[in-house]
Amino acid sequence: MNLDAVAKRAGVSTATVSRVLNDLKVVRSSTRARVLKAAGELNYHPNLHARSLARGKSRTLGILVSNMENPFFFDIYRALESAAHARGYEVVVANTDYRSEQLVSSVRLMIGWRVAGLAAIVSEMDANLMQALNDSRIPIVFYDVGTPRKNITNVRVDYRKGMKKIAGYLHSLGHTRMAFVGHHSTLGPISERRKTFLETIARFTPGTEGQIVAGADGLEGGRQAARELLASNFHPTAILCVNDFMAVGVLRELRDQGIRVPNDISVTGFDNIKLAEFCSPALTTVHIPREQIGQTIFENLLPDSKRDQMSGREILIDPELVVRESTGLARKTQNSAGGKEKSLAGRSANS
Amino acid sequence: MNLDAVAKRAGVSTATVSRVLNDLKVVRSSTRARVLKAAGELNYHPNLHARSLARGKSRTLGILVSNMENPFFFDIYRALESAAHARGYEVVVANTDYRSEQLVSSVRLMIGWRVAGLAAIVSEMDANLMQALNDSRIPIVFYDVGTPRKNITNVRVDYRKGMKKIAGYLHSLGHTRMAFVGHHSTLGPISERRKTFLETIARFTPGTEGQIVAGADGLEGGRQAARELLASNFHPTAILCVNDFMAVGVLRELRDQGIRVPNDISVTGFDNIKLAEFCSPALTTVHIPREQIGQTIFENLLPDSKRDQMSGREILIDPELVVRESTGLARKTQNSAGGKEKSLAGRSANS
DNA sequence: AAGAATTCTGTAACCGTTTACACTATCACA
DNA sequence: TGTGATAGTGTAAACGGTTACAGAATTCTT
Repeated sequence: MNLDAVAKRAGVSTATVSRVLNDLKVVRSSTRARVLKAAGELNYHPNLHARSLARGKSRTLGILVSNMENPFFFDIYRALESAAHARGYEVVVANTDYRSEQLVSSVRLMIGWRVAGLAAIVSEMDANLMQALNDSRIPIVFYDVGTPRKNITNVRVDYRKGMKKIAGYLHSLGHTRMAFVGHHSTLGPISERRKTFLETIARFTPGTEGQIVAGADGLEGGRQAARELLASNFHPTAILCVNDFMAVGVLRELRDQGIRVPNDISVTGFDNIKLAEFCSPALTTVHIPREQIGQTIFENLLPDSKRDQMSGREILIDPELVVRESTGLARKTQNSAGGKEKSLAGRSANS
Repeated sequence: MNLDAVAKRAGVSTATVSRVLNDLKVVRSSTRARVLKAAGELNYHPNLHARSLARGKSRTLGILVSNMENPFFFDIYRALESAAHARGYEVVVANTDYRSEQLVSSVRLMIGWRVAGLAAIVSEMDANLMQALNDSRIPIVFYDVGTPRKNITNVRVDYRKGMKKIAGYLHSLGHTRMAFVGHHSTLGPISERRKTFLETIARFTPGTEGQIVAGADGLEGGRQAARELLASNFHPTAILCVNDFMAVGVLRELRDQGIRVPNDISVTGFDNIKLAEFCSPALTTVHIPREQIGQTIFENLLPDSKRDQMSGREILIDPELVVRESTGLARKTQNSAGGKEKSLAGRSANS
């Protein structure tokens, strides 16, 4: 079931078979028909390894994702894939599960497969690996890599703007004690989002206190973070979560402790995954256009276009506030230990 | 950056380099060291296409999934992948999105890649394609294919048992008007699950009426189905959903219509995804052990073992009832139009 | 009907590995 | 110091395609 077999059966050479299969219109149509018939009868499927080896290049794109389980990333993947398919590219995806060891082996795999381009939607990317990737000469686009660097192209959500919108909205509802719930990989000590939160609070919502809590990602992590937060002596009137999943976890814990949302505490998410609309109460969140992100990544991955591939660029994506049921007017703070102007505190729960 | 380059740099032949890279211990350790050094300096990554071409077989498994977005399938995938990695196999996954056209092209891709085995976790599999796959001589394991067939190995959840448990439980709470919410691909006119529901109702919960509603899969589909159900003149005291996602959609709609769960209506899911524990109210559902499924699929995919690959077998997985907050005692039916014994009705909403 | 132009097809080298086989060191032992 | 045995390495033929190049077949000119 290789080219040879088809060639024999059709009474032509392998070259001709190859031409037919690749739709080069140089072949006489009668020959073409004979070849297709033979291929069909033999149930022939070209060996794609041999093909990419011979061609020296593939039309396959690689995608690295930290957490495919999060529909947010999944949607990006889906958009990217559909853009790729539309242009005749295949896509292989590796889920790294936030494990850098897994990431390393996935990268090795992608390079081994000689993918035509690589989309890195991973938060556990470290400097070494980024260097290695750049050395590999594979076109690569990062999504939202924490610390921007020269020569890498990076599609990024404007978190600053999103944070401003959501914190501003909460502030307009009278909230002055806000907590930020993130997970470890978004909240390292030098994390940009951590800074963004603190700066936003400080600059745009005067007289507001802030607190940061970190946990694992996901539903469990959200619940756990809420637990810690409620056990602490910081009594927030609003809890801002780094993504919707964690927010749903937070909602769950509040409910278990008999705290009403939004009457007692307001909760917000980030991403606007489908679930945000379906949970109870429905989440106020920030919509991030995943389709746009996926498409943008794809477009910047393609070798075409006049812009030189190697000079990295930074693409900013705009988020949009979506108000639902989980936010409301701030309750009178029952034990505000004095809301002075300089009260901005940013102690992290995981020191 | 091919074997040749490394060989030159290390002053050996390509054969030796290959042997080093494949860990054949026939190489003298001093040579070995030189080769590894050269490979490292050149930042060499073997071309996996060439490798599988030369070897004539790959250690890559293919997975076809209808809906990777559903964490239920994702968990199976994850378990399968981790089992595979533990045995040195790679895994490529294709998401078919319930589109049979997409499935066809994914299958083509997998065959083209000459995967060592194929896991089909798809519900849109039709008879033709299954035939084609069997002809391709690739070991293949199906998950829960609707209509069992000779010569294919199929890992299946014992839905009958799960349905019995959940319907029996509801019956013990006094429910006698149950609706079943499924999506199109699980509820074709000849679907097994549809039959299972009806038979279970008939045999194990005497005096119970049943109704079937179908929609799209997922949160939206669940909401839509609930909407239709509530608009009909069948007034269920319990709604059984084919999976947890649809159940959450149902919960949402009930809440929007001011119907309390479980006080007014009980709702159940299926699968026991993480969300089932975190939504409000937490779902009573049926736990399906995804890790076990993933592992089982992998084990049955391997060429090892004395059991002949080609004689298909059927493996049944046992589900377990999980009671949470979404079910309670049946309310007195407000307009039961006479619950006679023969009242089992099975009209589908989408005729 | 012959030559030129054009269209179609075949030959063979190549892509980057693996691996059977042959060969050369190295070593143990008489 | 030869003689096997053994350990280490190289040569070259696959693997299954693609494609430059050349050659054959067809069509177009005159």
